Amino acid sequence: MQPSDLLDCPMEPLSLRERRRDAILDAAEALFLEQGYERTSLAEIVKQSGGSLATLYDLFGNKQGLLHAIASRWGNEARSQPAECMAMTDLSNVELLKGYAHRQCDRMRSPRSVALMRMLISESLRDRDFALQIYRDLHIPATEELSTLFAEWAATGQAEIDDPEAAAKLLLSIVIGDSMLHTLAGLENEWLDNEELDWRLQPFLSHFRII
Amino acid sequence: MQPSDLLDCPMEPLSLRERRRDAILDAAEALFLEQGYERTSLAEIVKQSGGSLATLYDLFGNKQGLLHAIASRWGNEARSQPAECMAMTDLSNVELLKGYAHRQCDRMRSPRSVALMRMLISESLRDRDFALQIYRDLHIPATEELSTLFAEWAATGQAEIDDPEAAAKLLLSIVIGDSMLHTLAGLENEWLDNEELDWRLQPFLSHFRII
DNA sequence: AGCGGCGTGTAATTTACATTACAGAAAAGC
DNA sequence: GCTTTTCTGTAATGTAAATTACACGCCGCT
Repeated sequence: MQPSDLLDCPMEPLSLRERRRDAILDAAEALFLEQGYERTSLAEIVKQSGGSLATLYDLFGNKQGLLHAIASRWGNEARSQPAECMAMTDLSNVELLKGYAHRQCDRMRSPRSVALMRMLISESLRDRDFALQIYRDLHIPATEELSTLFAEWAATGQAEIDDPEAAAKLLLSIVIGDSMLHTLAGLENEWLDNEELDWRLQPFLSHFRII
Repeated sequence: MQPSDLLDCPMEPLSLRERRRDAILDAAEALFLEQGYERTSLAEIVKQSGGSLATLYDLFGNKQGLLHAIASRWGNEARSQPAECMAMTDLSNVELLKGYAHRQCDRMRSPRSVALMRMLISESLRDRDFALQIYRDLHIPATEELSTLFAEWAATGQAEIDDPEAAAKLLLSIVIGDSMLHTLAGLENEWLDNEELDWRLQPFLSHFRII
């Protein structure tokens, strides 16, 4: 019906039901991330989102259904902004990789990522599907884009990388490293700054002859 | 009554109360690690340990007190077997470090460590003291023994390590890396084998001229 | 205007625990 | 052996939350 839309049909005014649904998802997401899944009651969510408990049950079936709906929304989000374009710049590969590391580190240390990771881990025993789905949506893409890049470098002689996938995982380990565990354990402010990050990359860069 | 044993003051027969205490701690630890703290009921613990709910309350005050007692027992355990002696062998430093990495990796991937870490993270929002205490008892020592070793190597010209502590954290990151997150998220069997571990150490070893 | 759903607010219902109370059994100390 | 203190089993008590039921008001449709 809409005259023109490129992505994600923006025109239609969204039915009340759909706006309710979004509001509930927003509130639930915020509260789950802030307090954890178990410690957040459905009544609290509804109080914050407006609407009523009955509607929530009508939309999502039960509490776990709500969680899955959130997970699936995250997945869509992640898929809709697929990758940062890493080629096509005038930077050296070294600078490119450093920039990537900095951004990846920022991404991982954002309060939202940390909360997400914490929730994922907390629920992984109870609801394995939820945990696996989130994990795949969020982390596998990161590894893959990096390993594609490395493979390309290796193929064109810009680096000597025998196993691009292993190298990608190694790089992510170096970047995420123990900081993630620190943070998840509740010690904030323990992340690497860009200087230490660059220092950490040195062995990697020289070993794989990235220039 | 045993004729001879060396450590851990063996003689006294342990009062009933002390045996009860230990039994409750054992059962609680097992159940907490297996199911998580919140999902384990005190009744369940008592059913498994023997004894009665009233005794549990008498000994630990409440559920959180029980958790703290467990944490403090872990701390004592960790402190009582302080470090693996890393010097005094006829191995090369490279072999030494590889061996250390392998053992550290094994330690981290043991079901008990994983469960512990998961519980720590799950409870870190609710009970920050518990999380911090565990984290310090278990991880800081690992970093410290390694960084001491590196400092020694640097001082005696066996390696060119400008910042031993940073190097120690880097090494642990390389070893633990993303595997820990994989595992915490519920994907088992994603740990590095010794071969990949050695591969990962190469850049580190050559960069710091460890021989 | 009137009708049929749908969303809302409120309040039952149910369940699962933490926590407490208590009466009898067992153990410890003398 | 007797007393006192400490366990044990079981049954309240109280609370928090998920889930359901229900009666009412609002909105779009004809």
